Amino acid sequence: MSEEKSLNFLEEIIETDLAGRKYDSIVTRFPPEPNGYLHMGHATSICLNFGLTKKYPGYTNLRFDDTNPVTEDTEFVESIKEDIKWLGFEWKHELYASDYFDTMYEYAVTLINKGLAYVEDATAEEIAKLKGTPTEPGKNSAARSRLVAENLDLFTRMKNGEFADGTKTLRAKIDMAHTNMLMRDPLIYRIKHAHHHRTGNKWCIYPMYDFAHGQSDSIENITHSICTLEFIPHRELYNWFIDKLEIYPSHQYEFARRNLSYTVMSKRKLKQLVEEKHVAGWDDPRMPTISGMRRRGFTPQSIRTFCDKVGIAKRENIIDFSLLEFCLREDLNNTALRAMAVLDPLKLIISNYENGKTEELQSENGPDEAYGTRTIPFSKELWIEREDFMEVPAKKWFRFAPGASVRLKSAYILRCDTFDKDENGKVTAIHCTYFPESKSGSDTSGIAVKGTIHWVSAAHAATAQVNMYDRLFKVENPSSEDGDFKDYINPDSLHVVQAYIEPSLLKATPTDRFQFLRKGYFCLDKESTPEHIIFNRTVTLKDAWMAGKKNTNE
RNA sequence: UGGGUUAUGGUGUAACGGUAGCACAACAGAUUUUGAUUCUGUUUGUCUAGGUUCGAACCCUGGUAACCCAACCA
Repeated sequence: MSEEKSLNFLEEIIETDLAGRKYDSIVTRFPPEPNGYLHMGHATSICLNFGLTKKYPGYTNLRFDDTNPVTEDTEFVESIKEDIKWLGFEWKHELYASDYFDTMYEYAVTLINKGLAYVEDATAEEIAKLKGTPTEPGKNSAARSRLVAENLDLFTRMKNGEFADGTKTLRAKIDMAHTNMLMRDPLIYRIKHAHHHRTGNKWCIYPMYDFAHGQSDSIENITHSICTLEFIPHRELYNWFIDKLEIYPSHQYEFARRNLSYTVMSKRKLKQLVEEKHVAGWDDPRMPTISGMRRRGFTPQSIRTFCDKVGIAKRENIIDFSLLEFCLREDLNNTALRAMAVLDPLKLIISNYENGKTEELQSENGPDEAYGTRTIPFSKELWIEREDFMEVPAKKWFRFAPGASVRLKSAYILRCDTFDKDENGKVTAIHCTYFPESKSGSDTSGIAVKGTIHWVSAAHAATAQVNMYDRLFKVENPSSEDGDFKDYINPDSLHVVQAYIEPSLLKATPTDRFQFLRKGYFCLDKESTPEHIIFNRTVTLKDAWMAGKKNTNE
C-alpha cells in the first residue's frame, strides 16, 4: 500500500504543466551568489530545486549569480560546491551569470534600439529623489528623452571605460508612476571598475540582478525559476524583460523562506557573529551554516528528511528546532556506533573485586546485531557519571544511592555501600559490592534492578576533550526581539569538558558517528589529533527523567 | 495615504464545496541491560463579522493582523 503524500503548490504546478504537455521535462536551478557560506536556508532551496528534478523528469543547474565583482570570490564558489555535494545532490551544469555578460550586453543594446532603455547621468541620490515613494509617483528624469543614437553611443562608451563609477547607468524605460516601485525605470547596468573573479578586467559595467537573473534563466531554458517571497515584486519586471527581449519564457515562482527557532538565518547576521567573534568561524558547530552543521555531526540524510517533512508553502514560519533534532536523532539512532564515555567523572571502587584483575567484556556496537560486538575492559576502579549517584535519592530514582543496586551496562550488578566526601562536602568516590553471578549475558543472580548505567574502567580509560554545544540563542526568534539580536546570544552555548572514554574510541575516524550511551550523539572534531582527541556533541538523547524533574521543580 | 503576499492546534503542513488529517512538541501507559529506541493512547486548531449553500477551512462581502516593496545588493 503506497502512502499518498499530498503535493505542495509547486509540485501541483509542475504536474499540471507536465500533464498539459506545456513541458516534457523541467529545468530548475540553484542560483547562489558566491559571496558567503551556505546555510540551512539555502539547504531548503537546494532540496527543493534538486528534489523536484529527482521526482520529475528534468535536471537542475548550479548557477553562480556573480554579477557584483566587489563582493564575490572563488573561495565561496568552492565551499558552495562542496556543501551541495555533501548534501547529496548533483547538478547537471555548473554555470555562471558572468558567462552570459556578452549576451546580456547585446540584450541591453536591443532594449536601447527599441527605445526601451536609456543612459542616465543622474547620481544615485538624484535618481532616488525622482523615484517617488510607495504612495507617491515618481518623476521622469531629463535623460529619459535621449535619442536612441545618443544612448547607443553613451552605452558603448560606458562599456569602454570612459566614465567613472557612479557617473552613468543604463535604465529600462517603463513607467515612473507605476505602483510597483521596481517598474519605475529600474537600473539595469552600472559602472564598476573592479576585478571580477572570473572575467577579470574585461568588463567595467555589470548588469543588475533584475537584468541578469531572468536572462540567465531564459538562456538556460529554466522552466521553473524558484525563489523566495521577497522577490514577488520582481516578477513583473522579470516578465517585462522576457517579453520585450522576446526570449525563452522562464517563469518565476516564490515560496516562503524557512526560519528555524533559536537561531538566525541571514547572511548579514551570521557574518556579524563571525566577525565579532561570538563564534569561532563560519564552520563553528553552533552556526546554522552547512559547514557548521557538518562539523557538528549532522548527517546529510537528516537535513534532507527535515526539508521534506517541513514542506513548502507561502506563509511566514518559524520551524521548531526540535523537528530538526528529531530528524537527526532518527538517522543517528539507526546508524551511530555505540560506545561509553564519562563526561563528568566520579570514582567507583568495587570493594570485593580483586586488585589488578582485568576482565574483557563484550558490548554491542550498534542498534542491531549486524554491528557486532566489541571488547571493553573492566576492573576494580571505574569512572561513572557524577549525576548517576545521589546521596539522598529522589523519588523514582533508578540509579546509585547508598544501599541501591544498579547494573553497569554489559557488566555486573553493583550495590552501593558507602561514599567518600571531601572537606567541601563534595562526593569523591563511592564504594560498591559486585555480584559475580550477575555478569551480563549469563546472569543467574536473580537480582532485578531498574537502572543500567554506563561506565569506563579507570585504569584503561583514555581522555578526550568534549565540546558540548547548546542552542546559540536564548529566545525563539532573536530577530524579532527588542534591540540587537546579539543581546540574546546564549552565554552557555558551549561547555567544554575533559572526559574519560573507553579505549576502543581511540580508533575513531572523522566520518564515524557515535552514540555515547545515555549521553547523546558525538563525532570527532576536525581539529582532533591522536594526541589531543576532541569530540563534538551533535545532539543529546531525549531525556524523560530530566524533563520530568524540570516539571516538578517549576 | 499606494501596491503586493499570507492567515488551519504550541510548531510545520494537508484537506481542491461533503468525516478538519499527518508529523514534531507536550502528557500518560507498556516493553527495555541506554529513564534512549520501539509500541499504545491523550490533550490542543480553521484570524474576525456577515452572506451564499442541504452542506463552507475552502465561494462572496466587510474588517483585522503579519510580512514584503522607495540599494548603482542579490
